[in-house]
Amino acid sequence: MKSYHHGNLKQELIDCACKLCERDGYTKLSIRTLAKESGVSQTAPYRHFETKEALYASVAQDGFNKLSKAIHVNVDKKVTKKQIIDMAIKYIEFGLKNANTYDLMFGTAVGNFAEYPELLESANSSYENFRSSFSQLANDSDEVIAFKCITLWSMVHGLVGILRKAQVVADEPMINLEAGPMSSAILIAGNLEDHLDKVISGIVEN
Amino acid sequence: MKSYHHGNLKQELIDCACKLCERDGYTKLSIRTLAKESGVSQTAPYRHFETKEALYASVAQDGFNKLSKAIHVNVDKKVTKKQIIDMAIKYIEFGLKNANTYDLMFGTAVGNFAEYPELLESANSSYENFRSSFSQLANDSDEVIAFKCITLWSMVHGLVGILRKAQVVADEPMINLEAGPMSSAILIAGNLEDHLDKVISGIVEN
DNA sequence: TTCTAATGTAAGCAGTGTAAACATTAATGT
DNA sequence: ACATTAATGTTTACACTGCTTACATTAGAA
Repeated sequence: MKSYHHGNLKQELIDCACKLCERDGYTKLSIRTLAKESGVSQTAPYRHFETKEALYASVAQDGFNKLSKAIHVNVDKKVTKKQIIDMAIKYIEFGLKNANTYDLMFGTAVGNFAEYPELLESANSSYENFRSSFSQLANDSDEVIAFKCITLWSMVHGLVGILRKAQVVADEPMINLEAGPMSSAILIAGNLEDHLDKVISGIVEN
Repeated sequence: MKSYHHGNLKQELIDCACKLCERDGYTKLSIRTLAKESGVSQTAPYRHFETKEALYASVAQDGFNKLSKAIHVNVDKKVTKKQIIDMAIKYIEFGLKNANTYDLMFGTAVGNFAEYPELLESANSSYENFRSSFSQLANDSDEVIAFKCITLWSMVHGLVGILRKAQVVADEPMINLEAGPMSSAILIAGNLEDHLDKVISGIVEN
């Protein structure tokens, strides 16, 4: 005997949307199937999400929260270069293993983060995570910290994109599926740690 | 008195799709409106594009061709660091000024380039453009060339993504519209040339 | 207990990608 | 020159989508 009111619909929709978005890509997600999954009428989700974009925003927010956890390093003590490299690797792994969610976080499906304050908050918090690690790396000015931070972020963010286009499988040892554009990216993928060591050394030491 | 056969429909569809994709974003493009625009029945485009994805592939291909032109440097003579920096700036400008097309080129709307040989060709050619510039920069081994190449490509590719998320307007002097996530990226945007000089020097000189 | 706001449902609109059956015409082979 | 075939166009229709509007139920505040 199920009651007229669901009781926890919003969260259940978000959880389900996260799963389906990551599994099939967000373009395949329909509000109707999502509603069906929760055993609720096809318009019920609109009581919790004004538009589909608002739902995407929630999924993206969840993604940023998970990213923050994935790349977190303890900044009580001084941070080492090795830790920064580790953070970069964790970031790239996150981007490759959660590719569909990552698209939602950094693509254009959610147009303006400012319309979703909670999403904005989570996104800023992810960046702050990144930034605070650099602030504990050396005695740099804010400007230099920002430089190093943006340089590395754009580096890893770019690598995620390039590696995906280079037709590389992320889990397990990386494998070249098919020699596509930028196939030499696979050289890097096979030695991601070495590659990042070189690049990050260049960023960090000067 | 218009004839039953259009005569040049395929190219007209592509041209129109390129325009509309860039103006409104590829998600807003519908095959039906595209057909209407060319004064043809709503299913006529299917004689030239098996699926919507195939149409996207053509738009993306056009994008890669334009990118190749935009970043092209003369590789007859030796290439200088300044030319590399210039190429990087041109790349970033292209990504920001043709943001919607860029999404089609590097996003997931076209899943597997290998299904569209002409697209694959154009994409590879863009990369080759990039690569050959580096090969004329110094007497490096293929491996080192690949390293520098991928490093810079992921750098600029990442910057395009980050700068867009940082709510930055590309044409005119870059302006911070709204303090969003990664708002310190704006520091870089205001001094893109300086920034790239620093980063590229790190990549090139060692 | 009553009233109201929150949360659910039912029905329906306008728009989508695309498949199937058919019409017209350009190209081709004899 | 003419018949045949392949290319390219149209019509109709299906299943699906996001979202709106009007209405039903119920939880919680007054």
